[in-house]
Amino acid sequence: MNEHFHATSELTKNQALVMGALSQSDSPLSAYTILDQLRDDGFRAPLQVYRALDKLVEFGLVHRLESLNAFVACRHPGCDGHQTIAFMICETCGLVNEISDTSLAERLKQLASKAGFVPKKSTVELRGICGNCQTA
Amino acid sequence: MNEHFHATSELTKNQALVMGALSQSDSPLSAYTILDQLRDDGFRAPLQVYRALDKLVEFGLVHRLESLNAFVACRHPGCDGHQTIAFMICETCGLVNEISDTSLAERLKQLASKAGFVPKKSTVELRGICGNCQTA
DNA sequence: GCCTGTGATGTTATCTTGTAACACATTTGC
DNA sequence: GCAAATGTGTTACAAGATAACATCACAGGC
Repeated sequence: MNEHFHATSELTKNQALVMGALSQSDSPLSAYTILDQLRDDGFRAPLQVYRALDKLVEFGLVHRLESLNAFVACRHPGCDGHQTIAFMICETCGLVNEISDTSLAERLKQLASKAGFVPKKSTVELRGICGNCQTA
Repeated sequence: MNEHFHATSELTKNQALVMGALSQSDSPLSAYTILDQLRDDGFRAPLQVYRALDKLVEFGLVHRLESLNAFVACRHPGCDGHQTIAFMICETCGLVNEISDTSLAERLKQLASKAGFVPKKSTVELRGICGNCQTA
């Protein structure tokens, strides 16, 4: 199985169920919310969710939002899971906008190398109010 | 009391104790670690720590690291608590490097405004290996 | 003096998030 | 077929965070 490409069909049963739950939601879900949604599918314990999530994040199909302790399905078509991705999280409607920006990534890389720091994972999250909720 | 400047002397007893614990540590502390360290000073419940932390973060004296669920004392002398700050977190030694970069902040602002997004709080955290641990 | 509002504190219980440990099943490569 | 690796199920528990309620300290107005 390729390390960077995972079609839905290549997932295990539990991974597919968790992926499905996240794909159908238009806002982030916590592990326990996912667990509740999948009770009818036989999920009983948090570990079943966390194990699936770990893999999905590893595959780059799902992102973890550190500031929310929640997870979203990746909306970025060609996302390979290794780029610097910025998230804009609306605190009013819960929508998450996923942005992959080269210049931002470049700047972070510069700052890191200037400090002799070798980054493994980056977290960039903006909390605020999205355009829609602004006017409303 | 001024909103942006808080000398240690202006803090309440609990706030000062928590601030002291964080200042003496050279790596981030979780709320519960702080609680344990302050048992001898009369701390009994997590809320005592969390309430102090809330204020200290509000004052800009302490930063919360979302990806660690932990807190660090602000090392940036003139930090006003309202800027975009990037953290480089060494996963080997635990050291945290706090960086305030204008160009990074500017780029984030651009991206947000392009999306019609009004940011309230930003989280930028790089996890990796610091210069010291690289050579070691 | 005395009342009153505001902010800090203390305490118990509870909720949410995440893992450890152990047993069993399934797939995969040889 | 068989061993190794990976996935699954379950119980119990650790770690992080907050709700609800009572009390205390102090400043300002009357």
